[in-house]
Amino acid sequence: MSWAHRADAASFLTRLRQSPGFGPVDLAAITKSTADVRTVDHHGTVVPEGRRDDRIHVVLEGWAAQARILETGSRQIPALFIPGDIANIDALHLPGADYGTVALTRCTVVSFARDELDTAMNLHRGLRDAVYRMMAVEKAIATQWTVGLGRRSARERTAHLLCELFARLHAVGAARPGGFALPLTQEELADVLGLTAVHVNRTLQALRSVGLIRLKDHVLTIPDRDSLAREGGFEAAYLHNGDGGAGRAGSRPSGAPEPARLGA
Amino acid sequence: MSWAHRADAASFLTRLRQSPGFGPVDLAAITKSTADVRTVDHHGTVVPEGRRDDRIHVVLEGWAAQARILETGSRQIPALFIPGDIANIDALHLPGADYGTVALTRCTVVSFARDELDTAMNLHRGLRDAVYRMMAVEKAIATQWTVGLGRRSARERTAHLLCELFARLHAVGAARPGGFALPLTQEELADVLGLTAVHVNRTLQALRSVGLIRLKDHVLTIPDRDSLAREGGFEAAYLHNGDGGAGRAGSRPSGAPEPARLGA
DNA sequence: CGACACATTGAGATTAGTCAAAGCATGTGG
DNA sequence: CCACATGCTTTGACTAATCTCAATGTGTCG
Repeated sequence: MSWAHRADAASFLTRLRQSPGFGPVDLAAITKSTADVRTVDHHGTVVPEGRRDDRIHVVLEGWAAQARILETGSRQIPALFIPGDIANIDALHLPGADYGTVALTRCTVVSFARDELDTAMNLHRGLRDAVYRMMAVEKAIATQWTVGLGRRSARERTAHLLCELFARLHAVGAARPGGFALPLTQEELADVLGLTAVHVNRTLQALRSVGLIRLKDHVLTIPDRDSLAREGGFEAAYLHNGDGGAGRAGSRPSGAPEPARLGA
Repeated sequence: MSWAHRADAASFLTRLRQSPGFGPVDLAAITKSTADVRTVDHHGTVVPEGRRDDRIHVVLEGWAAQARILETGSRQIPALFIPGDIANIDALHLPGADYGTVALTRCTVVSFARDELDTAMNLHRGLRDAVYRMMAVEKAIATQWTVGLGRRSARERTAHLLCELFARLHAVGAARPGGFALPLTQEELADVLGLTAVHVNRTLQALRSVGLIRLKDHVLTIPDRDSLAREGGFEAAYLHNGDGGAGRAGSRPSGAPEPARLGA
């Protein structure tokens, strides 16, 4: 049975479907690709650092992070991967990964041979567009993080990140209406936000104390998403995700998850 | 006569040629595309912000910057474009640009209709790969900036940026062996580096005082590139640029500029 | 009961920001 | 040639955000 029949494959298929031209033929192309599904333990390696890994890795379940450790020993996480994200999309065009990607939780990962995915993308326009669209969105996210690290305060940055994560998780059906499971430790959050763990702790307390968030045992609750978004200057457009779950009324918004169907 | 015969088109063609599979047919495809060349004045708009600009804009000459102004009025520049860079490559897959791009100097810009470029890229594998390769490199640069803003000091960040700019300029033949023309004001540098202009001033003075750089009248001189790279923790690999001009001996390194030839 | 991983708290140090003024070219009009 | 405006750089004094170091708390697990 194809990897695509796994329940957790829905996250990736949902992401691909966000691309307007992604149709049944494209779905079949990716579905029929030979793929290797594996479980990566917490702290395990999702994408090895350095040259020559000829596979493209997609996180189906769990969280992973691109990580760079500097000479000083400090670490920066320039990208977070949640279910449905392609962890080394750059490897389609650049030899090897600049940084490694590690699992922040136990993860399920599918890997495709680069050349086979490349062939499928060449044959199927919709698949190609969907993958490059994901690459463009990842780039837009990196740009946002750059803006945040350059010009936003610790508090704004934190609020912004939490809003972004909600929207991304919501788009693949991994958020509840009022929040989501946030598996990161404060130290990992610090490495994302360019802060120290101590300061993350104080920042989270500040957000809690004014009621913008609740966070306990790695469960984040956002009482009022609009307020938190205002605090962080968050505008969801860059995620190209539908409305990021902002819609309160009406039927399922376009960005919202739908069950993965493999047929047409 | 085609836009590609302009002397300044060499920067863009050089970049495309860095992609291994880019051949004469691909060159012809891009060369024959209808394109609109224009001059953008200092502070003028290279890519308008917001929805619906159906053109892809390439900087042939001059410097431009993607710019985002926050609610507080502060500005962050998450990307710099030098000759040969595609200023809105994301527009191939996402509707409209998240941010505008402004000219930091008088610029020459070629613009292609998105659909026409898209068609050419669909027909020509080498062109497609070359463009997406550029996109991947832009993404890698954004990642580097994120790391720098998150975990490097003002001084390291500044050194790193100057090294990066040297390598990028060198790759398109826009650097002299010992430095390059740096048209940015200290305020613009501050918006790139996530600092204030005052602090940039002091940081530059610090780098000057230890002899790592000389900078006067917008001409930057780097007496010893290795030292500056060490100061900023700069490693050129992420630019995928050949050796970034590091080579001292031997013939022209692969990343170095060569005259633009239009024929095979 | 440790051992461990993570969260929390306190106190002092440092980096970078803020505000304000002065210096220094360059260009313009008279 | 001067008077003045403009845009950028430089300097000084003070403030604020964030880091550092070190300790304590808390829950889970064997």
